[in-house]
Amino acid sequence: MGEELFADIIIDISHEALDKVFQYRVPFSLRGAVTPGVRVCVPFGAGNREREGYVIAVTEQAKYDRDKIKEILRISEGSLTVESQLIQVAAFLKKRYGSSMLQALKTVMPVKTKVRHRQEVTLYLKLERAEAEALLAGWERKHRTARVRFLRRLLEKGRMSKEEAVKECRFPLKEIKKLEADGIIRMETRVAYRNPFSHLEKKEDRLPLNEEQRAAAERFRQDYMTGERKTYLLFGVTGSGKTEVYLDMIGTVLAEQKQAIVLIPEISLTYQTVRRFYERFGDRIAVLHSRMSGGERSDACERIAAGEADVIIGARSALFAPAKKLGLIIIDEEHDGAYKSDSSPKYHARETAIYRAGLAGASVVLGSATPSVESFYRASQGEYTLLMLRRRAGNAALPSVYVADLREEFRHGNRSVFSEMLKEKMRERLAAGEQMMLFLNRRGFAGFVSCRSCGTAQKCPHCDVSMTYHRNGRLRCHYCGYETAFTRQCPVCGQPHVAAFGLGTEKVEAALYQEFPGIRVLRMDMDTTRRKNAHQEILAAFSRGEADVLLGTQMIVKGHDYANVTLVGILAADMSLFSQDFRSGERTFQLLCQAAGRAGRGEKPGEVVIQTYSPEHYAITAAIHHSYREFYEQEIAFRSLMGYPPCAHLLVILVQCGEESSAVLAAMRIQKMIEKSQEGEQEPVQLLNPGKAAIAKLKDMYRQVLYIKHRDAARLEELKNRLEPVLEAHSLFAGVQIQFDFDPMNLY
DNA sequence: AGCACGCCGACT
DNA sequence: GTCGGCGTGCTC
Repeated sequence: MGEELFADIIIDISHEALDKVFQYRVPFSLRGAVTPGVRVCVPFGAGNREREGYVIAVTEQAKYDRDKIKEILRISEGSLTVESQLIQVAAFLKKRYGSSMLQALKTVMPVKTKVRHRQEVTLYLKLERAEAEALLAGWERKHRTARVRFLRRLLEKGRMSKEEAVKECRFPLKEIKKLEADGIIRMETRVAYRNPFSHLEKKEDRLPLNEEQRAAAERFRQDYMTGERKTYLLFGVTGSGKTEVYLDMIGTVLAEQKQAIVLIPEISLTYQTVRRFYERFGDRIAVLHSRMSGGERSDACERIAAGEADVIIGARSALFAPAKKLGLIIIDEEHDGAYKSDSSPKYHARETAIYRAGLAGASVVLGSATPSVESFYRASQGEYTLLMLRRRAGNAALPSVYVADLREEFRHGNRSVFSEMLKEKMRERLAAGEQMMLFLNRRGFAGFVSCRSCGTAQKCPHCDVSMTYHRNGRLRCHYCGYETAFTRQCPVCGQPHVAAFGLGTEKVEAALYQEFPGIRVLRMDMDTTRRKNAHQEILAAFSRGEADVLLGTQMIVKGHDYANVTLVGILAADMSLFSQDFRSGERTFQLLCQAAGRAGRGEKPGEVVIQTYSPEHYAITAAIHHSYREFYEQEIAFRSLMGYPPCAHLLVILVQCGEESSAVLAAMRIQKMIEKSQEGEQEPVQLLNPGKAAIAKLKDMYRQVLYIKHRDAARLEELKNRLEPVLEAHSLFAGVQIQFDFDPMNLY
């Protein structure tokens, strides 16, 4: 421990020009106290003026000339700031999921650029025009070029923003202040927050909670008031009114002058959802989502930081909202895959929320009708506190679920997309003027394209993926967006037999018109929702009764209530069961339950038809019985047997390179390093040989993947931490991209 | 942001 | 020469 310690420090968070990392020596007396997130005082610049900064990392290596490195003066006094908390979260992301500290910081504190524009300062001329012109002539004689340039422009335009003066006119702030003091110009500061919901009204009347809801909310309140901070799993069947419980819990926290963050999967972050919160909390809410402009986003962040907004609603990244007095984090639909980031650091919002809550002294509530196997496992281990809602609000009955065995249908000569049972039930609904939803459990929209003569499937030239066919006569790559024209001529054998295969929403739509002439269909998929508000418009049209059928992919199943929908058809329930992914059963079960939950939300009872080739699979039978337990018992047995999360943990190392041989070599080297590190270990990690990823090439990068398994997550983390510095330093890995992923949501 | 340094025209 | 304002670049 005789080594010197150095700290990486960011000086002033608010300035882009200083958005750089500086290194300082850690004095011996401050060892141990200087950790990521700590606010410190340092000498800065030529005059060694004291400035505040945040420690983002502590290392033993000096990255600069050793004798140019100054020493940290002291640790700043005062309360823990949000910035400090968020830097600690970034350090957690780096350590837990593997990424550079810079990447981690960027995820946690985005857009610090241009943030201050909201506080617009405008400059006006205070003198009469004649006076100003006389002054200008005087300065011209004295060759005060900067002043001349500034005053000319101001005379021309009448006013100027401070930004413009400093940046475009290169007129320093000091001079502006001097001119103001001399009574030549006038400064006006204006603060304006945009409120995108100002037209909505806060409602005072509330739905009374039923007994179960009240019990859950009360349990939370009791714990919160006695200072207990826990993680709760709110397990409520579809339609049991989880949102009402959330609202009550938020109320509890707000009454204690604390703030709450509510996470919602991006796709269900709609106007309707936000409205429910607005009606309860009025303009105390702030919304954060990816489609916001930079200005709107920074407005929202300012309001949160200033404590003017205390209910923050947003998608995954809202987890990093600058709430100073955080009391509660709610994760709605906690099983949703969108809570796992798909870019490095590949963090999971659930784990990260629990970490942040720990720092802030806040509680966490995870809500779902079909909890992730992970969360239910933790709840049954007593790690999370389970809160149950078993009844649908208003005691609406659960829909009746029927199975159509597609193998039988095929045997009886039915080649249509729809089973006899589904057709009959659809006819009934059409006659009764009721609505239905048809759900195609399939990623993508059209089939892949192949030659019937030689069997060649057309692939994207940049990715190892089949191209998909679109009605507009073009082929598109799902992964990189590459497009090309569709031709009947096969590029390999030259025969004109290329055709599109597979079942897509477009095909189903065509089949609907054929089977039910005159039927009104709204199709919702990646194609029809490309436009900005298309999503909302389609759903609104459907709820106005402008169509008999809403046909779509995953996106139609998320939490929309339509009283007139009495039939839900799931066209191919086992599409997702066939993948190799260990989560495929879980995903299928969740999708079926959610889709089924769309039926019978109103007064009329609902029916569900599940079409499948494997009616005996437990994910499907459990969905038919509305039994999470039935599904969970089987699934956890499977995971335990196979050593999959949550019973054991997986670390994925993804190696990417434009050169295939470099990627292979690097992956093999990593394998050797891991094997070596495990020599003599009591319980070594299980290592699968490196190999091509399922998508072996993506955007011209060749992908190799290693899977590493161990019962104890800490062992994998330790392994990753040991590997990381070697990968950074070794020249073999230069030009090779290496990403880590813990307990992945999708296999590679 | 603040400060130093180098540059350039103006003035003693 | 050298003074003062201006522009540029650096700060561990």
